[in-house]
Order: sequence, then C-alpha cells, then structure tokens
Amino acid sequence: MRYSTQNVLPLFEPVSTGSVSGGAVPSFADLVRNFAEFGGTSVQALEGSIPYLINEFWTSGQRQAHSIHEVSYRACFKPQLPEFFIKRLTKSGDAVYDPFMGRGTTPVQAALMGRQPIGNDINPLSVLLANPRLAPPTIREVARRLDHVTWDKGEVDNPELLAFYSPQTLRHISALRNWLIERAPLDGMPDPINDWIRMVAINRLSGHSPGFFSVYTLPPNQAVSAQAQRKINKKRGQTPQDRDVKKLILKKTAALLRDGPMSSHPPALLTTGTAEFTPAIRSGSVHLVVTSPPFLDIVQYAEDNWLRSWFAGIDVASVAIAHHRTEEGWQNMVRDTLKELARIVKPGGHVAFEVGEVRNGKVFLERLVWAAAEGLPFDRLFVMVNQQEFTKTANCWGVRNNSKGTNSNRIVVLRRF
DNA sequence: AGTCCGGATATTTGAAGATA
DNA sequence: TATCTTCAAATATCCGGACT
Repeated sequence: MRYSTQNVLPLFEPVSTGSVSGGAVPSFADLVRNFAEFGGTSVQALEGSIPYLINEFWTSGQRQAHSIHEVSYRACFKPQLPEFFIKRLTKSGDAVYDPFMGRGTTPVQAALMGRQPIGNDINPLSVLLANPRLAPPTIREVARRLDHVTWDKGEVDNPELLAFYSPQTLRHISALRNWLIERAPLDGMPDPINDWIRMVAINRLSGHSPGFFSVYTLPPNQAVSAQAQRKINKKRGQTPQDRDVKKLILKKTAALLRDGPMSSHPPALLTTGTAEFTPAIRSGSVHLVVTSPPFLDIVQYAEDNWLRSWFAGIDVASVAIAHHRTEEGWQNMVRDTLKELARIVKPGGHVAFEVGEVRNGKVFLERLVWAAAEGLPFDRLFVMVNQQEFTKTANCWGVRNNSKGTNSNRIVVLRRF
C-alpha cells in the first residue's frame, strides 16, 4: 500500500497528552493499553518490577511509509514507530528529537508531521543523509545541477574500488565526488541541491540490484571490503558493468519524491557529536524524544559505512563511535544520555527509548535502560513491546523472522517531571 | 602436552513486498 | 507476471591463556 495523504492528515490534529482530571481525555497509557488498530489488544505483563504492554503497535505487515524515508542505513527503525509517538504525544510545531538519529527517521517523520525536527549523531554521515531530505529540491533542479557536474574530471585514483565499479563508472563517481568536495564542502554553507545529490549518490554506491552504481554486492546498508568483493565477483563470475551515474541519481530522486513535497515545519537543528553532550540544544526545549541507540557492539557502523565515508570525504578514523561490549558499559552510556535528555526535555515531555533483544535472545536491553533511568527526573511509565508475525524482509546471513537477530521493538517510555 | 574457553576475526545472502 | 528494492549478524575458525 502506498503512503497516502489520507494516512497523514489525522496526524496533524493537535492531540492531548492526557490529564488526570476529568477523565474525558484518555492518557497516553490508556491509549497504549486500549490500542487495537491492528486487531489485537494490548497484553499487560509484569516482569520483575517492569510493567510491559505488548501488542502490534506500528504496522500490520510491512507497510511502506512516506517515500522520502527510503534511504538505506544499517539498523533503522520503521517510520511508523516515531509516527506512533509523535501523533499521540505532540502537536504541530512541537520539537521532536533523536540523539542517535542514524539516517534521520525521527527528524524526517517529525518534519512530515509539521513538528520541529531536531537530531544528533556521532557519525557525520547522519547529517549528510538527514538534512537534505528536510528541504528537498525538485527533480528539475537536481537534473539541471547534474548537467553542470564536470563528469570528465574523474580518475581511477583508488584502484581497489574496481572490485565494485567498472573503470568508467568509477571515473564518473570520482568526478562527482571531486565536484561535491569542491563545490559543497562539508564545513561550508549548505546548498540544498548539491547536498541532495550527495545524499542520493551515497545511497547508490553499493547494493545488489541494477539501481546501484556497483556490481552485485551485499545489501546497501553494509559495504563489504574490496577484498571480500573480489571474492564475491569470482564466485559469481561477475565483472562490474558500466552504470549511468547521473541517470541513477535522478531515478532515485524521483523515487524519494514520489509521495510529494516535504511538509512545512519549523527550522531543523541537526548536530554531529556525542548524545551525552549536546549544548546546541536548549534546556527544556524538546517535547518528545524518539530514539534508538547502538545495541552493544552488534553493528560496526564505521566499517559498514567505509565506502560512503570515502565518497563524502569523511575520515572514518576520526569518527569516535563507541562500541560497548559489556552490558555495564552500555548501561552507563545510556544513563549519561538520559541525563542529558533530562536537561533537554521539558517537564511533561516524553522519551521513547527503543531497544531490542540481542545475543540470540539472551539480553533484553530494555531492562538495562529501565535501570539506567533510576533516580533521574523521569517517571518510568512502561515498556512497550511491538510484536509482529513479520519483522523484517532480510534473509541474508541466514536471518529468519522471529528466530535470529532482533525481532521486536522494545520501547522504554519515560515522562519528564 | 593436551584440552577447554572466551574473545577476536573472517566469511557469507535470500525471501517479502512494492511497483511497473 | 516480472522486476526491483529492502534488510538491528550468525557461524566457523583462529588464537592465546588458563587449567588439567
């Protein structure tokens, strides 16, 4: 099913976060408890001292969200997740924040719903992926700009990459890379059209369909090493073919803009840095946080993104992405992050902190988050568990639904007092 | 000398849903 | 119907240290 305006409109109505008096307006807890949009009713459970509410909350099956979200990134939640909370806990113009924004699902969804998008991530790649989609150019503008790129000014200056690209394709990619680094430097003034082109190009670098610049390789959220790619090529008997870089960028641009323009929204604030210290964000300025941190050391974000970082001109070694191997270290990181969120979130505002079960179902991260919030100025409301028959389409690496990998969204819901 | 164990490292993909 | 796009790592192996 396509994402339609009809799906969006009701979301823009201001909603109350509930009130203890009167009882005419249901509280958020009541809304969650009584949720039954996909047939099932919420199951309540108490494990230890943690109240759980279990249901199918976000989507029935794999429902597509707004097309502007369709940017590949490792470990991103469905846009329906932030939508669920934004719809019920904020009104138009409110600020919605994600300290681990990744591809920017939360700020983009917030913008689509007329809220103020605020986002942060330690990886500079995040701003490059999120910011252009908050103010997209038109296809015509992109096409005109692409005609100005000096496509003949590219060399094969990194022969390793010939494992992924034909020489001609690599020359075009290099030409675009050089052109963007010169015309739209990362520390320079934003240029919505150039920044958009870079965002799309980053997303076309590698994948396993003809819509990408590369020969068939692993899925686009994880770039294999050049050495591993040479092995894949040998095993499959494949050689990189020429790809039309400009045409593919335009095609993906059209796909991203298919569902129409971005909604008008208050100005965005996107930063690059640690979630534990975000001085650019004013105290008490945020109404809702919807976020999901890295899960222990499961995903190697820097390595997975080496090819994208190369294209963008980011020095991967300079990006200090913390990998917490131990549960204790991870919980300390979460606590320090929650302390900063306590500063940023206004009284009465909420935090939806999404984690999952990892280590083959042995570690339930929401328990660590719940413990980390102890003693901070938050009411710990409950943990929502989103359970579906179907959790992901991926079956590479032998991942199967509801057996391997992370198969449930587990959201610790806090309210600032 | 042999075994066990935990941690580190290298290797490896296919089904579901949307769209044309 | 055909094609395109997407996707929160498990498993096998190696290595070094602890222990028998």
